[in-house]
Amino acid sequence: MPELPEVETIVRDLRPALLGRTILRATLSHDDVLRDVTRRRLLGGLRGASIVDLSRRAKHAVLELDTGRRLVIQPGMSGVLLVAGEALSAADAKYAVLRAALDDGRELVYRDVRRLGTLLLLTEAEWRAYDEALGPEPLDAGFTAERFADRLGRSRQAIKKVLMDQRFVVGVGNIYANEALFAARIDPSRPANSVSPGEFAALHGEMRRILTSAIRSKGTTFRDYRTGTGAKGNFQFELLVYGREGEPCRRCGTRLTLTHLIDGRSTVFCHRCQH
DNA sequence: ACGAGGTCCTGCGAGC
DNA sequence: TGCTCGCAGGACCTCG
Repeated sequence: MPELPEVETIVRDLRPALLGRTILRATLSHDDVLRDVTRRRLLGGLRGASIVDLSRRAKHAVLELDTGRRLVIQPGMSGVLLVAGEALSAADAKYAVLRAALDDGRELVYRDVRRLGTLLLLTEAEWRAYDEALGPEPLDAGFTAERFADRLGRSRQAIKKVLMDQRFVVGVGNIYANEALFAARIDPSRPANSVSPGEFAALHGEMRRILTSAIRSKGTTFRDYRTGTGAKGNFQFELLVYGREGEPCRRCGTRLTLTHLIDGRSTVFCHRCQH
């Protein structure tokens, strides 16, 4: 669910409440969010650890502990983080997967309705390998249009699929891929190696503009996503194509097309504006 | 090695 | 009203 702007929003909202806090104890409701770690190792690794930092990498939240380990939270489609000062709401309690009691009486909660999310507890070396396997951050100052074109332009895969491939560039998921391709007027189904340098420059600019704007709006809320303060985001009101299939294109009035033929994900575009 | 497609989950809305 | 089906902000894995 959450893409870069949503995770960035959550991390910014929660960082002040978490820095310096110690985790007294933690509980896990389901094991199916674990992959490379056992429940015992995860909970043992959290107990007594202090939180040194909370940051974002790609679409993931990273809790750095004073033990040198990092708790990496991949929210998947429906995961969110919150810090609760009081009893959880019924819905929060029902879908809470990880609950970590903090030394100030509050509680850090990972809530995930579908539990497609994943929790990882990584050593320093494991973190380095994890980080290196991910592509560059799209909003980094050094991530130029040239680097973008060079990374993505070698593939014969559809440009939309490549844009969402976290090995090439991180943080862009289905919503923002649709929006960026519309803004750059590029047909999502075109092979990436057919996209010209000028088109890559436009896509690079639009992707960064849209991600930045979405962070300013605190993300896009369709269903599960909430900011770190529990509010809905506002970028859903600024979407030009995602969720608007059958409605008129904002630029030319043509009815927007929906297809699932690219990577099995819903793709909405204007067949007249995007080539 | 690459690309297509399935898999993990639950909830919700559409259609019958 | 009560079903069944398809789809949903992601990531990983297995086929051919």
